[in-house]
Amino acid sequence: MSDIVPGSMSDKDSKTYSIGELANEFDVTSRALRLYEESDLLTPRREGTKRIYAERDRVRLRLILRAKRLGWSLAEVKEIFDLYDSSNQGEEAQLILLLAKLDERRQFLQMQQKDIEFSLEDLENIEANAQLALENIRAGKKQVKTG
Amino acid sequence: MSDIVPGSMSDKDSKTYSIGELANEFDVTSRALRLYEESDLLTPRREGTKRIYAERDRVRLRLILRAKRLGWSLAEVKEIFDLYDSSNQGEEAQLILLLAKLDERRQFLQMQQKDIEFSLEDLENIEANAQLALENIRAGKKQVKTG
DNA sequence: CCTTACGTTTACGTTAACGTCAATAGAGGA
DNA sequence: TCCTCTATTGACGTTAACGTAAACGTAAGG
Repeated sequence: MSDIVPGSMSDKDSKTYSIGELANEFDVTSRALRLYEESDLLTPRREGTKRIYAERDRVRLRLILRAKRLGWSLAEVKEIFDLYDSSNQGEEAQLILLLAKLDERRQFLQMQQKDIEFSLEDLENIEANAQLALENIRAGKKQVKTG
Repeated sequence: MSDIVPGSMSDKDSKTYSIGELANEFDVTSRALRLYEESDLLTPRREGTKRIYAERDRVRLRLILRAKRLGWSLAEVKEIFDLYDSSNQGEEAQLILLLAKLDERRQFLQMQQKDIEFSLEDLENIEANAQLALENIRAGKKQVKTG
């Protein structure tokens, strides 16, 4: 198991990527990739001076960007990565800590789910109102704001 | 209609709040509240030099904090507030713009929903693994990582 | 009258997450 | 050989979202 969420790696995970390729594929700058490396989120090997990214890095990059869309900081992402990695050593204390942190994260994710639901409702209400107003305008009527 | 998502305001929306009260209730600092005001997200009236927040501000503060949990910037929140407010004037162009922006937001929210679903799945997988490892340790066995 | 609590403005400090050069280097093609 | 592409390491700049004093005002209570 070489990364977060196993997913049965086939014998050859050996495809590699240059920094430009990854940057292009995920629409981030190479500066960002270097920053993620400096933050210990990615660990490309070197070929001379060039960075060579393995599939593992690609997977993690995907996770990083997903986390960012949810508002996580890089430090928070690292915390999870570290805990995940440490879970391989299977010390009881580490595992318990991991489980606690996972629970914490899950709770926050669930709160965000609620937040999104409410937000979507709000958007729909506003949109319905706007649609109505628009129709009224187009029908040449004056709008009669919310009786 | 005095704020985002009408919600039939009862005759007296007249309850007011000091900066300290609001800060306490929502667990933010007064500094933050002043910043939100400076960013035109809150508009308390003044009594002498003191800020007096109305229910409208309370509602908006709730929205602000919800948006922040979803990773929005204050500028993004303001954009939505502004568009909502402008929708009261019902100019066709404004309404169309509003609808477009709403759609944009909805799409992002839906992407975030997906992100959360995947994240929760990941967490559950990791947790299951950790639970297993923990049970093995407690049973005195050596862990046999993923068959 | 003095203290305490709460509030105000002004302003500098801080952290995160990059952006943006500049100077340099190797690899490959015309 | 020269040029272009892609990459590298500094290193300084920038923006957002506050934190953190400092210096002051005001109203209530003992």
